[in-house]
Amino acid sequence: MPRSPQTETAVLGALSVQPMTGYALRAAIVETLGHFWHESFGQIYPALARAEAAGHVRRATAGRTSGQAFELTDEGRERLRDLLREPADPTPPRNGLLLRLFFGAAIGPDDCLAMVREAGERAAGAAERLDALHAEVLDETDPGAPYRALTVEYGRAIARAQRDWAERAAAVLDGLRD
Amino acid sequence: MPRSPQTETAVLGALSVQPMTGYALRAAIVETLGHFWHESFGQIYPALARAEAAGHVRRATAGRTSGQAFELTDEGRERLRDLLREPADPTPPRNGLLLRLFFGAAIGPDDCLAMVREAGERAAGAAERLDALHAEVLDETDPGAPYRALTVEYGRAIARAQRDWAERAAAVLDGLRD
DNA sequence: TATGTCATGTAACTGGTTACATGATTGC
DNA sequence: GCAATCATGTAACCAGTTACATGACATA
Repeated sequence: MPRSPQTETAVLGALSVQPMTGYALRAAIVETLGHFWHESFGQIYPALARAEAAGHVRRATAGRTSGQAFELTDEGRERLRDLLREPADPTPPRNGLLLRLFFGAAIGPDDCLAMVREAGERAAGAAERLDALHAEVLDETDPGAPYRALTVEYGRAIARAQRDWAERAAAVLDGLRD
Repeated sequence: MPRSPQTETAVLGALSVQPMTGYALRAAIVETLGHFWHESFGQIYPALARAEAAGHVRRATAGRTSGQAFELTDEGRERLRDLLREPADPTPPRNGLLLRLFFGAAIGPDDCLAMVREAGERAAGAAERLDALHAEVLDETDPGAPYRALTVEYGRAIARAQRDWAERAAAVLDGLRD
């Protein structure tokens, strides 16, 4: 039974853009929030049910044949503003790659090199995708667009930093092979 | 009852550097792995108990007056190598700052600016600390030093990217005010 | 009429955190 | 002898994931 305010924020936030079914909500979170946020499937419906009980969300009466879109109520919009203003609780860091690399001497440079190269490729791919996404966002003109652009720029900056580090790290590890 | 192989990796890894008590282990994980890894207190002892049951770790007989240092057995060293070679399972992203910023239009530029500035300051502080740490690691000469240096360089690269992004983002948000 | 996708939910489990309880050792 | 810190552990939660169960609707 998940009940973190962070999940609530994501759910209400996504519904603030447009009313959706739970199913569509999940897809929206994966697609548009995916590069910096994640909700597992089993969290969406309970979160929606709680939001409905709290009066933050209601089932839209609009004539849908299957499924019922949820829409934010005025209280929900208020609640979202409150949640957004709350300080983000920082996720404790857990970087599996660095954990392995830190003790890398135990397995030698070859295995480490493979890991670093793979991470570098993932980062390079992410950087490219975010470049494309950035170009898209810049074309949008609604009031939310500049904010969304900032999040894309963040992701891109991090992805580039990872990619460049991986390249340097690979060179160092290659030098350790001899 | 935590039992992830990641916790096991961190515990065995730390003990591979030198035998320690559970208490010291926790301190070591916070201090030296802190910038990319985290274990909560309640995980260390159960993990040690499991490692002891599996024969990966034994209580050192060395004449300590209080507490008993744990040391890796040969099986433990073997197990650590296996764990290090396993692919890291990527932590799903959850960036609270970006989640808020994405829906930033709902609360306006001022609140967003405050969040971004704070994040920027944290990143700048981290970058400085990692600069200092990097200088230290470069002085070390054991076979593990180059690997540890890579992890510090990673942290530094990310911290700098965050710091620089925050500065640019603050400028954009400042422009959105009026 | 069968297949795929949209849709809604639940239960069991894994992983992780927090708060508490307890005692030994060291330094003043 | 007292306080601080070192040390070991447990129990009760909280958070999050996965796998399962179910059915409606669209379309080929």
